[in-house]
Amino acid sequence: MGTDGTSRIDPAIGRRLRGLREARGLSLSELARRAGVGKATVSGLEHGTRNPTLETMYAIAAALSVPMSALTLDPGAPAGEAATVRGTAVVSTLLEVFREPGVTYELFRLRIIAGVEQTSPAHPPGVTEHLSVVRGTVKAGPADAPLTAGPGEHVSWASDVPHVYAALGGEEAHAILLIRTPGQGTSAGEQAAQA
Amino acid sequence: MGTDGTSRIDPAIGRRLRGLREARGLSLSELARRAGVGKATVSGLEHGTRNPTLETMYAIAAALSVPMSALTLDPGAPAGEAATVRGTAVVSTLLEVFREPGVTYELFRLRIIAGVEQTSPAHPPGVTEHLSVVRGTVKAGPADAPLTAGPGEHVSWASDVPHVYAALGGEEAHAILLIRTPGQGTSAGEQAAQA
DNA sequence: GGAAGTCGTTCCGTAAACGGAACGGTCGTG
DNA sequence: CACGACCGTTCCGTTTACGGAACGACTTCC
Repeated sequence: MGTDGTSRIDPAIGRRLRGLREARGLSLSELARRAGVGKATVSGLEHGTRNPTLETMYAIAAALSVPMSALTLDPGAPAGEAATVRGTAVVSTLLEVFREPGVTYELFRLRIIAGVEQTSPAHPPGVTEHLSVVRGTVKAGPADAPLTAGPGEHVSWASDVPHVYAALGGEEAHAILLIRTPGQGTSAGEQAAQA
Repeated sequence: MGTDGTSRIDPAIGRRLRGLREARGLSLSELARRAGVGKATVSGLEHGTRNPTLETMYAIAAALSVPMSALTLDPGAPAGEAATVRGTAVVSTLLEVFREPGVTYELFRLRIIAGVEQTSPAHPPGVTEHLSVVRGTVKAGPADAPLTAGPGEHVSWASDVPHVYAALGGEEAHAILLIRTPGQGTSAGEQAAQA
């Protein structure tokens, strides 16, 4: 930023914004009107050609009735990475971490590329994984007995054995993964890196 | 903003920023250097006299190793709610929205107050809810046949009938709720407001 | 098929966020 | 008690995000 003239912002924000707007059936003009900002601002934002101010982001998030973090991703990442992790077939993004006295939960969004099967090594005993399929068909679970789930279905398994993730049907799959780790040992994020 | 010349941003952001910076024993100059922004920018921000861009906020949050939401508070847009919705027993925060051609998924974080049971009216046919318990024990599902789940367990139900949410055992419960809405009708956010 | 409405994009002048430099104040140090 | 190092603030020229207006494309209605 600053001195070189180029200042683009993460284009994912623009895609997010457009997705949320269209999910609510709002036109760009209508959203701009409700948020009290110019159409040029919304348009530029969706195209990733503007670097919005906080005030603008607040106004738009409020008009969409979402927290600002739904637009900025903002997955709590210190250095900017650690947010999204790429495996051979799975791209996982950390959404939230819940820490309870004896348990840690981590919530990931998974994108599973079609045609490849990804194997993850065993986690420590007691770790369980819960997967909700959002799009496509997913085969996941213990390597020797994986389960299959379509949109809106769940798969759960104890992940103290090697397990796999794959998208079936030649279509990229989309899922929410909740990892439950007893104790307060190392973050499951490390493990999810290979997940 | 816009045309009237005054543009102040919430002074709480400045206080948060100064607090986080001092908690880390960083001088204003040092923070500015690490974040790669001007001292004038940090100073103005702490005094609430600037309306920062997202890029600036990212840089500073990264230098402090905190998620941006730690600076912006963000728990609900200007109006105070909108992002977080409060029912009689349930406080729900929208985490993500996934839109597929024929279906919309919305992911919520739920806090369920102990001792009260909240009833939600029927959603349109085809809507299903999937709940993962993170903390406490939750009774949820169709009003005439609710199910019970503890940490790490799931409950799913078709929500085209009245349904309930309650925390058992006198302890506040914590859960992740995924709502699947077929078609591209109105946002499930409206419905979740009473959920 | 013209008028009126809405859509999303682009152009443009203005307001303001930006980084760098200059400033005064405070602290150790020789 | 000069001197330097650092602090946080203020000033300033440049860059750019802003909203309004104009635009072409598309629908709908008469």
